[in-house]
Amino acid sequence: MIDLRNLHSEREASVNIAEVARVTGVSTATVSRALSGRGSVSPTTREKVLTAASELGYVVSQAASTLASGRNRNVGIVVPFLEKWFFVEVLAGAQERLNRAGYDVTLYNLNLDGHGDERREVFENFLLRRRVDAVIAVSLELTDGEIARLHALDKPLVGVGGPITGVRTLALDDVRAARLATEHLLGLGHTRIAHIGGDDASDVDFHLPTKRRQGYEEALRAARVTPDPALLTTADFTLPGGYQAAKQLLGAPVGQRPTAIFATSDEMAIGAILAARDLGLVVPRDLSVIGVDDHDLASFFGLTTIAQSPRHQGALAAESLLAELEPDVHPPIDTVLPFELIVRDSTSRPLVD
Amino acid sequence: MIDLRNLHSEREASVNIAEVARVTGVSTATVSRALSGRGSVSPTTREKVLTAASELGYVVSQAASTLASGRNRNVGIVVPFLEKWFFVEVLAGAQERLNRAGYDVTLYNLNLDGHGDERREVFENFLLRRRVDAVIAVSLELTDGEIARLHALDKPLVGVGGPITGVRTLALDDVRAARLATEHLLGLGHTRIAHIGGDDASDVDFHLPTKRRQGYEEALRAARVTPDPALLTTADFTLPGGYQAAKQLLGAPVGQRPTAIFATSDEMAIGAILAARDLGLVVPRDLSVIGVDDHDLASFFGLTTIAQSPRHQGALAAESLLAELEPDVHPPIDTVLPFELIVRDSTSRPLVD
DNA sequence: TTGAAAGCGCTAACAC
DNA sequence: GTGTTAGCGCTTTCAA
Repeated sequence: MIDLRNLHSEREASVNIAEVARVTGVSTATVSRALSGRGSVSPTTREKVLTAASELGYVVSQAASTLASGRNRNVGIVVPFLEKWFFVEVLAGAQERLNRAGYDVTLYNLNLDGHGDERREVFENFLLRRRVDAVIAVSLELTDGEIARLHALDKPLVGVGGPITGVRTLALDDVRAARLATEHLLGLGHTRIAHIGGDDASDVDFHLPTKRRQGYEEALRAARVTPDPALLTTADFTLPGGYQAAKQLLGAPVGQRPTAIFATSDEMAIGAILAARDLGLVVPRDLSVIGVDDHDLASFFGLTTIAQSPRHQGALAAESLLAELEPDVHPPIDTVLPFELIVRDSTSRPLVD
Repeated sequence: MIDLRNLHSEREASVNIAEVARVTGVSTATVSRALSGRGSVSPTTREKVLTAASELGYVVSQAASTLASGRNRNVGIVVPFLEKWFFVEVLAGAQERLNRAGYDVTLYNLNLDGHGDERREVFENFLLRRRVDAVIAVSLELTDGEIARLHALDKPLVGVGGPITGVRTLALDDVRAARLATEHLLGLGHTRIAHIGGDDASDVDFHLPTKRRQGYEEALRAARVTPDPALLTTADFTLPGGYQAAKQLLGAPVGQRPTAIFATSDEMAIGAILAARDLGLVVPRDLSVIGVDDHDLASFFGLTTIAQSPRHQGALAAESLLAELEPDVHPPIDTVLPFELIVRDSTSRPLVD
């Protein structure tokens, strides 16, 4: 096998700091300072270094830099699995902010969805290789052992999507968001309002199902409507799951049948809309439907929903970590996660009362 | 701020190889050999080292190991954006295989979907920090400059989802897959078969739209059916896009209206099914629909489709890279990407001919 | 503002 | 099979 390296005049990949120093006529220490911005360098020297580095195609060796400084410029993002709109959005939001700050993102996928279970492996090996400066845990309930391991690393850790004991977390106020959704329906005049919550298996999401049901019930009681257990169902957060649950609810005889459904995710809400159609019901005339998320497909289906921008949540998590890692980044001022009622075509006054 | 480190008896994160060597009573070289499996160590010594390392909670410092060996145990995966089922599936498949082999995965998102454009940044900075041992490029057409930069790094590179000039690539045989889809419809007796292809903006996907249209036309011609330009539309691979395109096609007067639609992605095919419903057409009685992907939602909508497991494609890409990086991993024997017709409820014989 | 030099923690020749 | 040792390429005191 021919060694291609000697055929190239440009051996960019292996230009090192000494080379830049030699060309510029300064020491490696000065090059390092000029390039990293840490320590003072005269404007002239800095300029010369920058030019030389760029001409030589010099890029710092991350490994050497890390070994010497202890900084990785890399953040680990841990997700329970990837096949969900919410996780991917959070990931994209965090990734974008981190990349912009010059940080790499290493993705750890626990694969809790049946494709495997890399949980132990990730916490006991991968994260401990000190390849990351900080960790973002998305919609995960960590065990005490896992938290201890991360603490031992002495790295900042922030959760998105639910409270981790003793860890700073960004999470929607699920109770209030659910109350808002329910109040929207109540305000339109509905009283037979069904709820499709999350099932037990969705506990990766921190009892989020429980909290949203709680918000739903609070809103009903505040409006002097007694929650009817027959109007409570659960599903797995997916569209087919919502479809099934809705079919069940809508199969009840008229009079007992709900005039509105509040589903705890947009995918389930869309399932409910499709179920209604298949039963010959017209949305919103015969049935109002509201979801939570503002999923990609929500507007296509005309779904009224509570928007919660997970992308923004990811960016916010990144921002707050960067504030700890970079001297010149300030912690985000507003750390309250916004949510917002978006009224589309799937909700209206009930036909009959 | 109190330094917590002294409060912990276990300073796991900072145990180094020298410590393990001291406890075991051997040299650091032997510890390194025992732990990495490179070079020979007596079974007894190995056992002792493993025990000590585990008891001390020793985990190798990736940076030091990389600096000394040149190996990162890390693979970069570059995606055009994340908001697409296909990309996420490929990512998940590759990630799982790589993690299993002890490799980390660093995700580079070019954000070509309007949320930004990190392309230059990624290729000119991130990838050149030599943090990765290899690169997987998903559905990307790389420029010569980009390829050159990666070549200069002297790292294995494999593409998934389309041919990159001069680079090994895993890609579906799009022409044949499209032909199979069209032949299914022809076989059922359809002749007025419309096609919803990908639009120009989808060129991130390597002229995949063109190839699939080609397969469609080949199949028609082979069956002595003249392709009708009026039956050709394009959309953006999304559900709403497919819906719009289908509405357009189905708006034609009976007789000119297609009896079947072949959409180049399942999401568009689902959009077509919904469009048909909204027009009062019954699928498959009045209209047959077939897609490509076997998307998560395909079975819910009863969609007949050409399955192309992107998860498997990701795993295969990972496997072939590992074969180059690890002495004991063999290149995958079968590198032909399988695709398969899955017949569900969205296709049947045409009502009239 | 700049340079010299001591590591950072590990791996891989090489010697035994 | 194991130990010695010279780096890997950078950052960061410390001195000038």
